[in-house]
Amino acid sequence: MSEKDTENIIKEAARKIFQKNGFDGTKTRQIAEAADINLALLNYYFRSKKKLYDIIMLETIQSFFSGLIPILSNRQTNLKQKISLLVERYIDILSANPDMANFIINELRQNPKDFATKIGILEIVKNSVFAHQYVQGVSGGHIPKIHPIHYLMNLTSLTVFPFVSSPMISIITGASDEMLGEIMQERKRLIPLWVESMLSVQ
Amino acid sequence: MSEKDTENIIKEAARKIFQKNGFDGTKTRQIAEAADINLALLNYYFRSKKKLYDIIMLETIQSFFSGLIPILSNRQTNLKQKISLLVERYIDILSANPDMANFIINELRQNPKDFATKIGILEIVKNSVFAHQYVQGVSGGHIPKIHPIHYLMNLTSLTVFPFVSSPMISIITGASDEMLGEIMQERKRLIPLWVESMLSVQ
DNA sequence: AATTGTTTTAATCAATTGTTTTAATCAAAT
DNA sequence: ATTTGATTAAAACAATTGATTAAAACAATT
Repeated sequence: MSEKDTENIIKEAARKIFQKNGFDGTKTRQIAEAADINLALLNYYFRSKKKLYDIIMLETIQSFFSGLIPILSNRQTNLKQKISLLVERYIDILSANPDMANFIINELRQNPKDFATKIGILEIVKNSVFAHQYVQGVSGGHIPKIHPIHYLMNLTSLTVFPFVSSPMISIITGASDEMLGEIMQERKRLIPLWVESMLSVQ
Repeated sequence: MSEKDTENIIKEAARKIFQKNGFDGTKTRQIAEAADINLALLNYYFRSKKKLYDIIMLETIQSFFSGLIPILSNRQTNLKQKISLLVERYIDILSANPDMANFIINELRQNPKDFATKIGILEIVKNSVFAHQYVQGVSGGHIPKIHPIHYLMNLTSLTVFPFVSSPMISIITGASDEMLGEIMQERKRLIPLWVESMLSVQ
């Protein structure tokens, strides 16, 4: 009963602090204080800081990439619609979790191999209806022969980077958090149009 | 003589490790070993880890943003040319320093205020010929009334994010480092065309 | 030759930090 | 009423880590 509860309270506190400060920047006493539990209880539940971190990281990565498969493998939607759904989904996720992208990116830069095994993204993307439709678009002449890596980079860059760089954007433009939030919402509509228009350039 | 030399050897080692692992992820003994000097010497030169870190961070930020002013304030170039020069410059810088962008971004997320004071970017950008030309473009009808923040986000995203996310791109696409390097070079030409084409969308 | 600043060696300090332990308390279930 | 698992309190351990010290060696200058 209260077992599961406390476990989640600790995990919630750990998630926030880990996502904000990273593994090395997080102290176990800090987590215990934030969760308002005794330090001993943290180890009682999770054995060690590293094991707790691994759980948080895995769950974060899963919740970030989980929604990908249903969108990419949907046979009812075309390429254009899939792009819109992807952009909407990720702007929503990242708006609700401002440190999430940075957290995952930093982990990825430190442990790229661990990540690859954790998620079978390679297969997910390659075998998806999305990839199929993209290849068809290229052979059908609708998509130019720009390397697909550019396409992937552009889509992820336009969607994710504004969240990663938001403190810099804030400083340079002086925009408030609310203002930036509205801008992000606008981008749900704009990014699909932009990546579409970029395809006709080479 | 050997004074300046050793100082720079330590700084070089510190720069690499700090940029890769961050402040908390870096140990002074690690820097000393990498610089092949005694731990005592590190404190002899820089007094403390934090002071050394601050120097590295300041120099990194300066070298990253220093080239901005001459490009943005050049009266001989038009807006289009400035974009090309910016993109070229930053792809060159980031190609040579793969961890640089991530390093600055993480610092910015932790200490946004310190950053603002360190560099007068606000003034640099606002008073630049660039800003002037952008405003003229808007009033002249060449640039639509999309919020300029979008423009800033798009330019920085397309240019910087591929370097930040390169490990993920590697895993997903299976592309080699050389391949990604070539892709980045291609983007010097493509990004200016893309941001141009995006302006005609709304 | 003497001086001066640089560097090493080795040891140590004090604080932090992840983890463990022990005893006690509390709440719920049996 | 007793047992059981959850939780706290307090202390302590061992390892890490940033920083300091003292003495000696070294290199270049004067």
